[in-house]
Amino acid sequence: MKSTIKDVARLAGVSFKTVSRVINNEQTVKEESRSKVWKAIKQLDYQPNLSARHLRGAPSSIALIYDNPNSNYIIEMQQGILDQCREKRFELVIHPCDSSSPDIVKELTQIVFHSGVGGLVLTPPLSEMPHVVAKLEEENIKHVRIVSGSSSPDDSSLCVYVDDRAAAHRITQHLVEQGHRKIAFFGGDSAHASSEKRLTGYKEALQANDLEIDEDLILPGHYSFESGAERARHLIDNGKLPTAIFGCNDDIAAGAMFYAQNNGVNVPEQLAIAGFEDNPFSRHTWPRLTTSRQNNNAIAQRAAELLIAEICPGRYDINVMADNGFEPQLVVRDSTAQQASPK
Amino acid sequence: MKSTIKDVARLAGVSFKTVSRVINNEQTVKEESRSKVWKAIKQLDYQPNLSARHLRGAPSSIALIYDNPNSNYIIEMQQGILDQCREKRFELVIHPCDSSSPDIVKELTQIVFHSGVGGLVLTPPLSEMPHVVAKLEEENIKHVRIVSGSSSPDDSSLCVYVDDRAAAHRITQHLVEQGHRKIAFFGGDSAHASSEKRLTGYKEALQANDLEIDEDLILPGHYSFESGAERARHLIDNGKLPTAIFGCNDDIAAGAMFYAQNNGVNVPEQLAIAGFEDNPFSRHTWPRLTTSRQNNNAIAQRAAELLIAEICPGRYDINVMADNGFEPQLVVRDSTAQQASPK
DNA sequence: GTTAATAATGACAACGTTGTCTCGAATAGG
DNA sequence: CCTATTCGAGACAACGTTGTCATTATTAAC
Repeated sequence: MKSTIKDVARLAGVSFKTVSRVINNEQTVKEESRSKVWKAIKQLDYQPNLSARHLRGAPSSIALIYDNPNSNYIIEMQQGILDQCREKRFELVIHPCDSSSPDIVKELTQIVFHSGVGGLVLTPPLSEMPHVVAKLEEENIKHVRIVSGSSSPDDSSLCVYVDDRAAAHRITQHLVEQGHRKIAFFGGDSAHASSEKRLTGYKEALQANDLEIDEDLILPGHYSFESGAERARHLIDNGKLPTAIFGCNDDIAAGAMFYAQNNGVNVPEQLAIAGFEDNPFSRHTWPRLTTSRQNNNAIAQRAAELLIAEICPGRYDINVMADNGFEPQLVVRDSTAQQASPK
Repeated sequence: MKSTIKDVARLAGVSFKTVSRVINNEQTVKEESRSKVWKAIKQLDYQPNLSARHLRGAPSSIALIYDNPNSNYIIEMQQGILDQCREKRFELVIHPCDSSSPDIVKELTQIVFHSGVGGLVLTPPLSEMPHVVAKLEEENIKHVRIVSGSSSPDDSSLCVYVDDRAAAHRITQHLVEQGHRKIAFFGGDSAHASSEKRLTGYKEALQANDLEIDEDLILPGHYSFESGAERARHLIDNGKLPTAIFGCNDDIAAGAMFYAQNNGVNVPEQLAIAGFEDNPFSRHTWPRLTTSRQNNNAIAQRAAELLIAEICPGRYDINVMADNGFEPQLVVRDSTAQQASPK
């Protein structure tokens, strides 16, 4: 059942080193031997033993490092990486961590030495912490970062970009087009660069439409339902209710919507609300939430592709045409339906 | 930065084999050497290389195998297993799969040979497929199953039980106590044993209260929001609306609630709705959902503990007092508030 | 005080793979 | 036909651990 490289070699009638060459796609093997070896591999269902590879210094696993409370985000990322791993016959190691821990960098380097992974995929907020990235560079640990922003060529490390600024611009533009002039912004955790970028996009869109930026409508907070509800309460209690709210993620937006509707403010008639991220539940809120959808699966796949190519130079040709920048898409649902529109 | 067992040995002034013994908690080491070795280990931040261990046949990783669309469930399980892995210095490999694939058993055996994991953690519905379990037994692949049911000693493989029947009984009992006599049951996917167990608990509770079981109120379907909404529509359109619905998970319940409220049926005044699983969003629906909460983290931790103990006999003493049966808890929220209760 | 038993440790092979080096065979150049 | 070059493939070591067995230090028994 369990077959080794030597079993394959015996069956194919070559030395086990030749089998190794075939597997690793080296060029110095005659076509004849190559096909014999492949036939034997198929016949025996042979798969190279990962541990032995690692030991010899040829990694074939990567790690996903995360500190993110959003389980849906993580699952989508994970799935994307796994899709890529399956294709390249890599294994995935999962490592959640506490990004605020003082030992975080030590923890990361240890993972590499301990479990022999070839590289790390970093998600926000870890991917956006300079001291973490610097340490990885210094220790020469391969990694790819998923970050909020648009491509900037001065980045030394591999990056995949999600253009939060542009997406926030688009969603704000949508609200403006629905006739809104007073649009509040509910920010997310300040540790995430995404929150800042989304604020920038929001401001840009307002300016592009010659609307004034009202600092009283820009409320900091956290990426949570409770934080969204709390800020809605604040605005309603103080009689400063705008006609629209842009929540920095769907949890915030749902929280705000929940509070508003429970306190006599109808959505979207009196108050339009938009979210961000397209969490699955946002299709099931009432009304359904307008939001911004990013293809986390594709983003993660690309990140894994880049990382694996970096780990095994020359083994796989990378898709150079594919872009490392991703732009989320506007998803219009009921929570921002036009005020004048027929029910 | 990267230190091996030999570095430790040199620093401690013993042979590297002695270090190995200390790490593996073998008894034949003098106390004096043992403390010297531990000191050196601490000083060098030494961590054994997993790949080398695997290679030599001492696995220190396990795999989580799943085919489950519920991302929250998976993340909670994953986190529980990781907590246990961290304690035992194990690594976790993630492997989603398609349980309906004809090659599923082959796929599982390959994971073991390929990546050298010591064993598998199986979640529903995979853990409840006899042909999968039988093959693993046959191939002598260590595994632990998380299954729906109560402990039955004739199980040959390691199991952790979640007593869905009892939990469903409790939730139905709660509905009866709220004064309901006509309670519909919205089932989940038939591939999951959990759905069947929950139905049994529902029926038991009705019988215990001398209530008739009305087969017209037992509706099969899927574990999804849409399926819940669809069945609510069916009941409402046919004028067969009961006074309460027990949805087999929170998605179903939320879907039913969504449809009911959008079609002039108030929850809980005209219709009480209870879910199952305590998905995070069920705290944020309106009204908030009564449901049944299972401690997936604890369940997964226990499963991992059992599996690791099985893989390394004698290395860790297992907590024999801890139970392998888990009973979900009733979480009463607003969606089943008593009809006569003051707003 | 000698011998037998036991406790503690070390030497060495082995796990399955890849990198380095070497060697033979085939090819090309004169 | 001989030599220089290139191509293909094998021998062997190495990676960092653990298992087996041999060896030494310690204790117990008489």
